[in-house]
Amino acid sequence: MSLRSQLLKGILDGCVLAVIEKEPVYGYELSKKLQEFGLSDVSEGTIYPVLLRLQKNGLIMGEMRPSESGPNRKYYFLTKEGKESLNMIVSEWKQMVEPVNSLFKGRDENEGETFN
Amino acid sequence: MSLRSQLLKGILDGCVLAVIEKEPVYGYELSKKLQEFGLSDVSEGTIYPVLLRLQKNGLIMGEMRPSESGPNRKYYFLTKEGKESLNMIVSEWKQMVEPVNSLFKGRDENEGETFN
DNA sequence: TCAGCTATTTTGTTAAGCAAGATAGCTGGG
DNA sequence: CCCAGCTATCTTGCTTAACAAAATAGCTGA
Repeated sequence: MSLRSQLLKGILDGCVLAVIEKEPVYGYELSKKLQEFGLSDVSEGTIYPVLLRLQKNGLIMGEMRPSESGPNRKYYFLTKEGKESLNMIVSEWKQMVEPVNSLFKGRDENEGETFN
Repeated sequence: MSLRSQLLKGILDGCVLAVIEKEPVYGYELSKKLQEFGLSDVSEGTIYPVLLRLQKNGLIMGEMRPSESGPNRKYYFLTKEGKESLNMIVSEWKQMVEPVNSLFKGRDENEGETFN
């Protein structure tokens, strides 16, 4: 598993909720959108389990809609609980990023190779 | 498992390496230091497996030293590989934080309760 | 009709945080 | 002297998450 994958843990739910909050999307579209945002390698095998879990927990609602070209799509909407959860996730995220950034701050990235 | 715990995944290794880079520490001390930094609830059951894994991967080296008051302590030092790995982790971290922050930006945190 | 795209779902693997507890050395009070 | 309590390390078992891979299936156009 890649380093990037590990960093995704725990925050992917938040990213998914944030995208859905802006506008309802279906899974296939969602994985493309996240990749555009810079979260590469977020494939269907990752996205669909997340969507199912979020729906099971009542944070999003799925609704099947016919597609003009292709199989039906299941569009997801944020519930009230989803919005509240997203607020909490964003808040926790900020509280997490700050100490990590301060730990990483002021490092000389070439320290290991300065004395060649 | 808490949201905080999930967010820790993948970045805890980097945090541990960053602390050890500044000065060699032993496990018990490390868990206290991380808590001071704002990474609460990082207990021994979390720290020791991380240290063992990092050592197994050659990123840190452990050295037993007698304590003036209490049982012996195993101090850990960063290896060259550890420094290189830390550089990579910090770099990936930055590439990760940016898109997530942009996804979370500009949200009205009271949106769900504005119309009570 | 069938190849290829879109789209969803499931299964199984790997790995991480962590609570809980085992082990053990040291110190000081009774 | 001994045992309670602190320091310190390590292990076991549980839960959850990312994700590769494959199964399923609808639609379109050649």
